[in-house]
Amino acid sequence: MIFRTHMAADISGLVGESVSLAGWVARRRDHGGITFIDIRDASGIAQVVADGLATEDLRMEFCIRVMGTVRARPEGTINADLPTGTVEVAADSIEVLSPSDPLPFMLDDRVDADERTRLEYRYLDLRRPRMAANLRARSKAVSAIRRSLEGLGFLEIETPTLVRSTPEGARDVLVPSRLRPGSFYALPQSPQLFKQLLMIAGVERYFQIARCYRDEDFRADRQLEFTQLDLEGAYWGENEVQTTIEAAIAAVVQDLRGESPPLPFPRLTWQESMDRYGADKPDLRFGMEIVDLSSELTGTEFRGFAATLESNGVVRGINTGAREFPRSLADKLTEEAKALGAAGLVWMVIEPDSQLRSPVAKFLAAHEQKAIVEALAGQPGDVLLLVAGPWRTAVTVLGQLRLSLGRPEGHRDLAFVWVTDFPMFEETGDGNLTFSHHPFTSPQDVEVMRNRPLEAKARAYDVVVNGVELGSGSIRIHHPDLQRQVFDILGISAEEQESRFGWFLRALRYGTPPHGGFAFGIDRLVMVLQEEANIRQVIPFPKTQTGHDPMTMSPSPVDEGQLAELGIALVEE
RNA sequence: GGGGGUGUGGUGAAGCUUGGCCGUUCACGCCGGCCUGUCAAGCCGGAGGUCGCGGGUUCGAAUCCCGUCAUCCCCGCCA
Repeated sequence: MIFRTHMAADISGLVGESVSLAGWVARRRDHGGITFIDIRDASGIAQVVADGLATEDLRMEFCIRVMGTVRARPEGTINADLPTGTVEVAADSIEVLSPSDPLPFMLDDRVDADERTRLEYRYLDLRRPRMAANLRARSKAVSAIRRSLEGLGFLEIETPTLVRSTPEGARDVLVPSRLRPGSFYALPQSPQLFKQLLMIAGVERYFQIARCYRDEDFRADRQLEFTQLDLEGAYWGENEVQTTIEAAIAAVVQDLRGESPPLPFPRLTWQESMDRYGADKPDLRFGMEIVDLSSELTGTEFRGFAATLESNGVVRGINTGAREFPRSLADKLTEEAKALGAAGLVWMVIEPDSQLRSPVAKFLAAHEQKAIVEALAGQPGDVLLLVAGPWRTAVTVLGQLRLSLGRPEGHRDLAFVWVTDFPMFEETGDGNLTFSHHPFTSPQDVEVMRNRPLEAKARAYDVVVNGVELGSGSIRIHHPDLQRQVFDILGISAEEQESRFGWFLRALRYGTPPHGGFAFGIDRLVMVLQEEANIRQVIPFPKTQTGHDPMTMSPSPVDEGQLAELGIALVEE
């Protein structure tokens, strides 16, 4: 039996032909003698006219099959908002293939039901045109990636999803082993070591659309499991990696947006990015850059600034442009700055007569006020915000305020950027060092790393779009001795190095080619390109912020017997 | 671990600031009826809610307070 001869979206040119369509009742407009039914299938919507046919038992989202004849719509009834709006199907018969219960929510892009309910009935949510479009976009993105990389000679290779746990980095998702009770696999946080092993294995050009798992708290752009384009190449430097990633991203943007972004992407060093935007994932769609005011304020009488500058701190500011600046906004921004760790926030409004209105104006000399306004290119009406403090605090607080005040809604414009030259290490709270990328990243200068590790730069780079970190990569360490030195600096003892990474250090000893690579989040890229505010809109079956799936009710307790087989006993809370 | 927002018939919203006229209102859906050119069709009628849950304040709580659960956003965390 042939269910249908055509898709709903394809009937425009078929006037006079007999067709059979199958899909859902998206709308029914019953005029008594005549009824209009919008039938929706995966391709789109077509109007069916039932003249003299019984339609009382057709309800929302009933699955139906319509046989009839395509005809041009009468004069004056063309619907310009519908791609098939010039034609309609005059139905000879309408058959209910499958009725539907009353819906838990309207399948309408104009209203969003509560997200928990949408997840509980995700199969209905995904029928909504916007969600269906996101599924298609995702498929096209993956297809574009494969096409571009296969053209460049890459091999798509799968790596295990049951791997050895590594305590570094994110929390692992653990899987107990039945055959070795008391031992656990981890789900991969990324295929990092396996792709390096593939370089040692002679693959030279590897990629994978890889599912990754990180058991950390959720955010709008973070889920427990997510999908990355993971790739790696041998005999590669930064430029080769970045060019390849740019090609893959450009192919995706081309297929989803219909135009390619300008290549190459601009590049910022991590230092520049922090100094100018207060973030390592800068949103370059707007200016409002952070400006250093320390030299303008050298020798100032104002204690608040002078004390900071004497203790090696900085004073920096942003010009937020001309805006209304009621007391309530000043208070709100001050609160925000304090919550982010600033001692306070200094605001200044440039009055029409160019005088500064500010709580601290009376403490600042005239030449200092003038210098501040000039440094921030202030015009009458502009609101300036200043933060004094340690460099890192000052720039990150201003970076956050910059986003609060200037960030565009949505993601219509795209501003890709490479952020390069990340620090090799960061200090942890307890004074130890940790890696800022991952422990297999090559330093730019081995001598600097040994002697002044906190000043050492890594051969690591991120790609960012509109303030969203898409992914990161690096040139890897390919000498076992250097790898050991990095482990030493990270405070991993020789015994630990051997027990946890001995197998990998051994592999490095067999003629490892220099190599490097990258991984970026496909969910995030599609999210931005589809102008979605969170990653769940582009993941077919995501979880809530507490890792719960309201449809299948996972996670769930398991049988005593299952636990016993695994040698697991639960502890009462 | 912390901060903030939300929770009101199946769905979306208003009501909460300032307690009583409130299980009151609007739209969609659902049920019944009318209607031959609509496209979120229209008109008439109807059903449907322990106002997330628990406790407290009060003569009286959807509304105020405390706790708790769910969900969303953010900080921490996320190589």
